[in-house]
Amino acid sequence: MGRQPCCDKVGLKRGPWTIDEDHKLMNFILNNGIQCWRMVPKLAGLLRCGKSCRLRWINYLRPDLKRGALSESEENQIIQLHARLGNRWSKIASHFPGRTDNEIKNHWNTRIKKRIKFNGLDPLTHLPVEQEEKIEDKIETIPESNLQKEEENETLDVTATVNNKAKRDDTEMDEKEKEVNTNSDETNELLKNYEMLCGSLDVDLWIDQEGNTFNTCSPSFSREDSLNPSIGESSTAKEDSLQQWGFDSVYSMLSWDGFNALEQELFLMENSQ
DNA sequence: AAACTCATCAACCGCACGCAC
DNA sequence: GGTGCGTGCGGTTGATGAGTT
Repeated sequence: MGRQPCCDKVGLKRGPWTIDEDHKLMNFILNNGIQCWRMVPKLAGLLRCGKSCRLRWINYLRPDLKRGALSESEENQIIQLHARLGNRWSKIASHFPGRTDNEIKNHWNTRIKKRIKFNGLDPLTHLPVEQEEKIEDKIETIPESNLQKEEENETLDVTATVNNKAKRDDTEMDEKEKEVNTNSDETNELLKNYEMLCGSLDVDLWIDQEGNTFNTCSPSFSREDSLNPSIGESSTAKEDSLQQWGFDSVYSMLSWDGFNALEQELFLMENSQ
């Protein structure tokens, strides 16, 4: 037979995570890694379902998360990617190291959408709204029966066209990802954007005990550390965020067992450049 | 100062896909 | 091959804070 059910939701906690829960989850994952999300809450001593733990980790606790508002260049990149990929947020997010699909999705829905509309474009199709309306009018004048047939044969609908194109492009992109990556212009542009955003955003040079530097993104917390009143009031969010986890400094954080692997990885990256 | 509206985003829900049995 | 679970994804909701009246 199949496996055990993911979780029975009876008696499981829901809603915002507390500092204590965050602490338990982060501590557990950094020390043990993730083998099976279903087991994580049990082993970490949390009254949450595995799904909830996974989400919390991915969207909020991951040490490599980049915090802070998205820059204009990032927004533009998102728009370009959305035009190509549609609402495939995880795909889009994969182009932005340290950003989550949820973050990008939220940003799209709350800000970029408006910006696009303001510019007279349809956020779904990325076409000028007037052009869109004309096409819609044309569709409306076609008898429904005809339309159905036509829809079966060829996709008249602009959205579908764009989405299909996006899917095609995406498939092609998956296959040709390496090829695309060799496109030096695009790569340079991406790198340039990334450098720009690293320069303008919440990025720090972490220094280890030997004096080596890690050019990495700060693990500082946003939105006043999500409902965490003890932290949000401070102006030095980064220090507070370290203290939140019981770290006095970046040194002690990196010397934490769970960060050893990350530290080594960062070292390797640094040395390979 | 209170009431109301709007914007933001963390978290939830349901579905699809892949894999284990 | 069929069944059911685990995971990941995208859509949606609702709590909260900020801004406005």
